[in-house]
This record gives sequence, structure tokens and C-alpha cells, in this order.
Amino acid sequence: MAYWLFKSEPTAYSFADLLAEPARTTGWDGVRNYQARNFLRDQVQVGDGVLFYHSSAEPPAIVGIAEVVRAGHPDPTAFDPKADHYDPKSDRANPTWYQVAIRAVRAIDPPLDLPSLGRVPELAGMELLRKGSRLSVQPVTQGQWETILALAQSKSKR
DNA sequence: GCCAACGTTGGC
DNA sequence: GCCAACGTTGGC
Repeated sequence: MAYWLFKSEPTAYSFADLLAEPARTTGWDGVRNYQARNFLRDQVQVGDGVLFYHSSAEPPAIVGIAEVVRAGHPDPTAFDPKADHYDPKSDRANPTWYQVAIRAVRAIDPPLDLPSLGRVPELAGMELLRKGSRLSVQPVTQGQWETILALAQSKSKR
């Protein structure tokens, strides 16, 4: 059991979009960075926890929790000439790009915005908070995961 | 819109 | 293998 943070620009694909999917599930396609690809292909497992993060948002924030429902498998959009992230160099016999499938668990409301996360001592050292961090699939430690869930719980409006 | 911090490409 | 040029990400 491991934990991850997945980034998405909400104008491209938001947590609300995930909640609106059939079975609240989608293939996490379009990842075209080798370090992120390696995590998706080799390490992300069914049952792992996912923090859903909105980048280039106002403010950038962790907005939901998801779980992995299918481990790494080839990303079909890499083979589709009409897809945004089509990669003519990838082929089905030896795929370059991988995806996993995730299912929404619940929204974090209010979201945990980036400036606030930066003030949490327990999260010092989190990859998301590192200056220049661009990795779109990043590992989260169990301690970071528990801290974030506790923050979400304590601020939750019900 | 700016720009820092990357990652990728390609000449050599 | 080096590294300059270029492209991208993403906070501000």
C-alpha cells in the first residue's frame, strides 16, 4: 500500500470531472514524462491512495481523494493519432507510455490550498512543496498522507 | 504575462 | 558524452 499525488489542470480535467465519470473511474492517460511514467508502470498498485491536485488553479490545491483500481498498463491515447498526446514513436508491441485507472473516493472541501500546505511543519520536504517541482505523478509518504487527511478532516465543513 | 526550474533534442 | 538551444510546467 503506497500513496501518490496526481496533478491535473482543472481546465483540462478536474476532480469534478472524475466524480462525473461512470463508476467515478477514469484512465489516467496523457502522462508523457519518463519519471512519472516509471511510477505508473512499475510502482502504482491497486488499492494505493491518490491525492488529486489542481495545478495552475486559483489557488492550486489538493481537492480530492482517489484510489487506484487498475495498475499500470499501456496508455491507449499514445497510439491514437487524433489524441492530444499522440506519440508516433510509441508502438503497441513495445509501448512507451503507461496509465493506471483511478476512482474518486471523496472530495476535500474546502480544498487544501498550496500556500496553507506550505505552512504545515509535518509537510516540509514534500515533493509538491519543493521549489521547481514539476513531477505530475509523485510519491507521498504515509506520514504526509496521514497529515493531509487529518487536515482535510479538521477543516471539513459538513 | 513573467520567469525559474526543469526535461528534451540534436550538433559536435 | 557534452552542452546550448529550445520547449514545457506551473507558481506568482
